Amino acid sequence: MKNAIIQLVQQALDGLKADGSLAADVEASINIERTRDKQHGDFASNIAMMLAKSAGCSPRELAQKIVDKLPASPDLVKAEIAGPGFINFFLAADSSQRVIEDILASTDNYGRSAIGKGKAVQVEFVSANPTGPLHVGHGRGAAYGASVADLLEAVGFKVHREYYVNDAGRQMDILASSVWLRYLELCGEEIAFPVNGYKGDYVWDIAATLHRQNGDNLRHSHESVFIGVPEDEPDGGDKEVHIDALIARAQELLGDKHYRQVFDLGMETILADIRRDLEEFGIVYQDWYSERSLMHSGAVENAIERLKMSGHVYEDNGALWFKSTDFGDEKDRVIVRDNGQTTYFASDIAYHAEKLERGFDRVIDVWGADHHGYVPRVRAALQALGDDDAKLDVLLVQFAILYRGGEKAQMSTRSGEFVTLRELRHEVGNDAARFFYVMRKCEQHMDFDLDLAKSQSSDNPVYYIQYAHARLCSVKRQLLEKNLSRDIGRGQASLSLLTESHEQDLMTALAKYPEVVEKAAINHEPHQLAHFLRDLANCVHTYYNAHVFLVDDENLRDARMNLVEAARQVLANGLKLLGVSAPESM
RNA sequence: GCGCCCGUAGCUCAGCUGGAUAGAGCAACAGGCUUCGAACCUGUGGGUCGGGAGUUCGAAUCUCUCCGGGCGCGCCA
Repeated sequence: MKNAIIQLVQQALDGLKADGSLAADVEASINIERTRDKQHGDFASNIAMMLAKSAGCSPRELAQKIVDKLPASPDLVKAEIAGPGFINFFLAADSSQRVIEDILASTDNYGRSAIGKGKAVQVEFVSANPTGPLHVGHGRGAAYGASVADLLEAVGFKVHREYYVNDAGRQMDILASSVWLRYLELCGEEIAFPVNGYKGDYVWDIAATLHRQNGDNLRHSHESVFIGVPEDEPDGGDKEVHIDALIARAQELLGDKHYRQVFDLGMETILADIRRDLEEFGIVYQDWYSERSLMHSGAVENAIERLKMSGHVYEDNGALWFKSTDFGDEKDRVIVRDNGQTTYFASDIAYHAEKLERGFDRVIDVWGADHHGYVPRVRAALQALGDDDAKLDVLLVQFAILYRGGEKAQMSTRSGEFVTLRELRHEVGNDAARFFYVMRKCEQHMDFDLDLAKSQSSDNPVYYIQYAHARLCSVKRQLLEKNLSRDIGRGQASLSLLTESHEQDLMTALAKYPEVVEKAAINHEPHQLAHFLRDLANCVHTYYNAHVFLVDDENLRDARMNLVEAARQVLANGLKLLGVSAPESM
């Protein structure tokens, strides 16, 4: 409908150019917006104010000329000039009724479009280190990334969801050592557990599995484990140095094969847990991409070689540096350490280069906001490699700050003191969690009051929307129970009976849905859809309270039932895109 | 110190990329079930859009500058 009006205005402008009222070289992008106030009609344009200067007359005068040249259209009842020079368009009633027909014909597909057709987009999100279960902070990235991906799919993109598994770094070695030390404790050794180790209960669980599988075969005396290991922090040492030495001892004492066994058990157990967690949250990935595989395939080496060839690499202090300052980064970055190991950044360069090589038209990274300083160096690397970094979108999700009992709750995977995503899901339910996370735009800091979310979850607007859906389903059930007939065709033929203002409002809202989906997808803003659904539910509830649907007049009843079904369908479609269920009763 | 994000009603947040009288939800107050589900609806009160300057027909929105809060600035990942 919007496009139809743009066409009409364009024709009017062409007409003005033809009779010389407007210079032929005036180019304007015609902006048609939905009005906020019904008194201003259904759509409005500011085109006259935009072009007044170049037309050499006042905005209102120009607006009048445009209106005079406007071709007749069955959709349009009138166009009037208002305020400083707005042109307000009033739609014919039957043009708004047409949306019901649309929705009933398209069902699940209503709101989907093809603007992304033929384009492939990759969305990488969560990608938390597999060193422990996901916590509530990860939940926001999960819910947000999933909704962005689903929205993009809805508007026609071919979407590839991916989880980047950091299975090669030092953190994983710390996990492996933590597991082994707990295992030794289970064997009966007395271990002074390192401050920097992972202390969560899940580490005990993995250690228990390890013990079940191996008995005491991987046991070494606690004396031998700590030979040559410097003091831990509480004893006046450095906790980082301490844990690194412990890792080295673990590797020495266990040997490659057994160390690997401990390492893999820890990683695979946690990864499987994360995968199950996310699946239960309604999130399924097309790919779990291993950092280690990049190293083994030579992709990292290859990327470093390509960087060297680009001339933006130099050696200093025994390390290899990427001169990212050539591309606007604050400082240069190490890609190969003086001990010969490549850095995480080196892997990430290879990973991003590889993403683009896979042929995606767009690559989206969803990161926690604490990684924002990382963006310039990744872009720098892509530019140095000659890749098009404009294809990369990095979406930064601000932290969800947790409050418990009115106080900020601390989160730390190391200490094991955190609320897991799973705990949250079980407390407030998947639907409320998915919706709550996505209600705010991602760059907004989010206060997550755990007590409120847990104890008073009925305050969550998700129930308001779901209730609207359930109510409409209930009406359909009532129709059957009362043995009333329903004829969809008769309803379609009677849509002109839907003259109540509540009905008009509802139809207008329904017609807006495809625009909302499109905008939410393109701007990566699922919160727009969340807010729309709340408004739509409001229209439904208001209508429900003001009018009885199951009236005796079967023409009116069928018309209303068609509207009811259309509204139900749109609520269901929208909730689905946010990963929230649309219950038929609750 | 430098960089990114944020500041809108008592609280939590929208505000459609510069438009018309700044909006919702909680909270407060006053009403509405014998009728399709009251997890709902109707109404009332509540604002220096952090402060100041600039850009123009027009600014919560864009620019600058202060103030306040969050995060980041490793040969960690």
